[in-house]
Amino acid sequence: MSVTTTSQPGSYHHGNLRVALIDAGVELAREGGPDAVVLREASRRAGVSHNAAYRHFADRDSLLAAVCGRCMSALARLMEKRIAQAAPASDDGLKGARRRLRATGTAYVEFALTEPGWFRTAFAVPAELHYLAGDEGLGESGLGPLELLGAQLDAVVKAGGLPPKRRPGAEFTAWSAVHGLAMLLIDGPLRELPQPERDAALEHLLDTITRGL
Amino acid sequence: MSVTTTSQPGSYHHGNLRVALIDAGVELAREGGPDAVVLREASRRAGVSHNAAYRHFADRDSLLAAVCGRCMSALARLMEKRIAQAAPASDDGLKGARRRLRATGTAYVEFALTEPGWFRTAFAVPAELHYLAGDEGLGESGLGPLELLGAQLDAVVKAGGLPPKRRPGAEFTAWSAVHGLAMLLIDGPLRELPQPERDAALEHLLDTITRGL
DNA sequence: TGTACATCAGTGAACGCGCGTTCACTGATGTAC
DNA sequence: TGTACATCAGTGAACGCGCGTTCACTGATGTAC
Repeated sequence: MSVTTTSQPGSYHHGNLRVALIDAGVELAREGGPDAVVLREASRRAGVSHNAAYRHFADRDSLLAAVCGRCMSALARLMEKRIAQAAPASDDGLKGARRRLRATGTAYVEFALTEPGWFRTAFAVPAELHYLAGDEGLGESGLGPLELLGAQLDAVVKAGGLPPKRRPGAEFTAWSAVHGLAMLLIDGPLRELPQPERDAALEHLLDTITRGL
Repeated sequence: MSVTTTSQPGSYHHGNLRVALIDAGVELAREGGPDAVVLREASRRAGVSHNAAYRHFADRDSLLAAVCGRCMSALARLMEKRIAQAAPASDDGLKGARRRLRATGTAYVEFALTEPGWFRTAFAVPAELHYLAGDEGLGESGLGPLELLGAQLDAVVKAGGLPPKRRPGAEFTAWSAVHGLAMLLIDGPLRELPQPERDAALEHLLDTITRGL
């Protein structure tokens, strides 16, 4: 609450340094992934001496954790957006539910491919921290990526497209599949796969998972 | 060929420094992943001054690339081993083929969980390098992990367990699924999932993929 | 068989980099009286 | 309404770290004659 006040440009006190540092860190993450989230450069970009950051973060990992949360949120929000676009809200039948589930997966991969730095940072949680504690990493609906996926799966079950006994654990399988494809495409051996084959691989994967569930 | 001669302990010339450096690098990768593969420490462990490495590698990335190849080979070899154990060689029917395909996936995840440093290093190929060029990263059969997976899928098709029209692209889907699960389990948000649930997640995933293909 | 010499694999010292982190400090802010 | 003072958010300098990389060098090796 207090940290969301806007900064006062001319004042000696920055006024909003915590948020400014996270903003800078998010930009660094975008450009170079988690390793690029560096205290000195973030301070530089916030227009402040590099040790001022220690007034707002215990150490570099604390800043990284905050940036992680923002990246995870960005992923959740894109998923929400694509889910909403997939079918009109009025369509609460099986067809709509299936479309939304599929959009959940494509949005995930879309995010990874268009914002690889953010994607990698979202999953670079410092070991001891749970960014899902509190309201970090959530979308506008208050759900995180995994919960969004779960909600779409629930909707498909409710609409009769998936036997309830198949539901438990389904989110881990679906999540693993899109996560793995994203990783192989952005950093891994499929890095140089041409666009048409990328699209085909995603279609194939979503078809297979949908059929298998 | 020449680099496979054993070192002569007492001699001024190390005799086998290239291999010794890769060995050390592999050990570093095992302990700390790709970032831990560092020229100075590798030289230290090889018992040599840190700049001697430049007689054998153009730069740090060249060493890392060599280490990557070894990690990829280790993955391929574990997969080969588990495939061979999955069914007797005499069993060339559908049942054997299916068992071998499943073993391919479990071996992949087993490798990631038991040797996370190697696993992460295997996929940390320096951007411009193609470790699959030449005979880097292969198992004893001369196949890499992806080819091993492809071979098992082919065998299932041949045994009538998968319609040939479903075959193209199947290896990317199967690969993505196990790769994603491995990543989520070793570095990601599923890091703290207890063992029973890990096993269940893998079973669920393999079942779903098998059914969906 | 012996020797001069080119080659090559190492050594030791040094450079520059950017980082995280800590120290003593100073200027601005706001509050008690 | 004015003032003394505590608090707090910044500053500038410095430390130590480990790295990649380069330099001029030296000792061992092997080969031509």
